[in-house]
Amino acid sequence: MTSPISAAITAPFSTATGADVKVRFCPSPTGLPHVGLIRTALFNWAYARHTGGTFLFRIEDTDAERDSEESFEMILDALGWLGLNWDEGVGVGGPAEPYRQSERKHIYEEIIAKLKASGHIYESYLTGEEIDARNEAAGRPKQLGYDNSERDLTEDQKAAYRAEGRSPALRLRVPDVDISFTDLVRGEITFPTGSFPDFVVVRPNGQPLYTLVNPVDDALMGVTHVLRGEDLLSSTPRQIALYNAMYQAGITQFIPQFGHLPYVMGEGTKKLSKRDPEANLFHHRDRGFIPEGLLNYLALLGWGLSADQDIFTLDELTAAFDVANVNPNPARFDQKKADAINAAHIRKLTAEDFKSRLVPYLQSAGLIGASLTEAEDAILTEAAPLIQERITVLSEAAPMLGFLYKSANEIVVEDDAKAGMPANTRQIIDAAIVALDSLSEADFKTEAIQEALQSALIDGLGEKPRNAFGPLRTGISGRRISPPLFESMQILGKAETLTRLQQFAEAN
RNA sequence: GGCCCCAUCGUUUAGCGGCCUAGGACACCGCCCUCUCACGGCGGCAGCAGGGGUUCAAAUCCCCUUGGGGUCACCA
Repeated sequence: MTSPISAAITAPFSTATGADVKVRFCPSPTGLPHVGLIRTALFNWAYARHTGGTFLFRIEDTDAERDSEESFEMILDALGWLGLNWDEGVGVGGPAEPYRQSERKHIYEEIIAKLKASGHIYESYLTGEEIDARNEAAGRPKQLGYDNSERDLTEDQKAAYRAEGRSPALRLRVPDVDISFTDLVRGEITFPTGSFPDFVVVRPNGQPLYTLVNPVDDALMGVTHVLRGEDLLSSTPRQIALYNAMYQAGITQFIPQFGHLPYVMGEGTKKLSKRDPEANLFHHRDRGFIPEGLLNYLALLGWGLSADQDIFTLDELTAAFDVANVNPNPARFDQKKADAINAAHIRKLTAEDFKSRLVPYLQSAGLIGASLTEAEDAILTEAAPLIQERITVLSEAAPMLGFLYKSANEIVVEDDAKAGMPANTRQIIDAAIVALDSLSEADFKTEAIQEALQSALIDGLGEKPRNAFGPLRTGISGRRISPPLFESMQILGKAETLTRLQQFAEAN
């Protein structure tokens, strides 16, 4: 059976480098943004910024059943929050508009017509059941799928099918050759001929499938490097076959280069599932990851800046990033490591920046109102630096700072704080009250407070610091763990501090 | 099952034939600092899946085994 078209892969792969590089991020708007998806966006973005090339953003919304506008908005939200900006595509436009596949139907129709005219795609009338039956009759394993038996249907045969009321799906004629490519992260990969059959690219109702539109858009938009998840690795030879068809039909000039990024694993040997809370990008934002920290950790999912530095900035990332250095091993999402990375970035923030990032978390915890009052702001200015190196995610600020925003009667002593009280708590508190009361309102500052308490409790009562200050800490905060004590007292002020200590003394 | 990918401390990663008695980070365990908790500092625990080759020399190259994962749709 001779085919009218070349049986070989004749299209060249892209050789683009530097500013000629064009990468893309093309999610389907289904569900919540997955950290693996965003990692993919990050690597594409970083590669574009590193090379000086173009980062394109396209939406693959050809599946009306599953796609949602809400999901689309969340993707925009995620990219915006992280600062992953794009040079071409949805919202910013470009030479290949539109950038949402749902708006490109007429373009696909044109391409389909060309590929049909060139003989690269052909009509297929067999139903799934019929294909199974043919395989069974021929003793051919069912798993092999379609047997390419309609490649050379005559016009009469087609007419006969149509007379039965059938509409044809369209399949790509896959060259009967081994298909090889050099994966940017995995090296040379070859799929032997016969690894997959001629596949459907257009439904009988005329609706084009992902198998067609993804490569078609990449070709039409001039994408030179396809960096995507490992799950698409085995569909790559199919796509190469399609690019080759488009090349032979004069639609495109090259096949992009491919790089398949490692999976993001959860616990054990399982892919991080959509059900796992840490798979949801917004889960991390809600906990109080800052973009710098999350981006840094996401980059570590398959890549590293250097052997001995795993805390880095976005600038350092883009300066160094190269797909060639991406690790092919599956990466495991390690929440503890991620938290540690985030904590390191939080510590690097300026005091002012850190403070402002805290606000939304204190608001959602109900500690402060929608608009920051002057008093609330003043407290935060003093208190934020006290916790900057004590938290790993911003949401931890609320429980730590809560006592500063509550009134004395709202302070509830936590159980584990009660349990650790020394026997002479009352004595310690009373002595502290006397010592603090001797300070003037104006002198009620960290250093003076410390001196007064030191001399009254450590020197005076002969208490160990640990024993002396623990009850005071609990007295003013209700907790066993708090920001530094003397600073906290200064923020509360003399009157409030004494009120709380008196209240606590009476309770003991 | 066919095809494809992957394999270094608990986790992640460095290592691209000799700098390796295998380095870092996170986690964990000590100690120091210290008003709690952190931060910071110091120290410790712990790994090349197994077997064959190639080579003067292998964690590094090749093959096999084992293990894990993916994919084989008229989803994306």
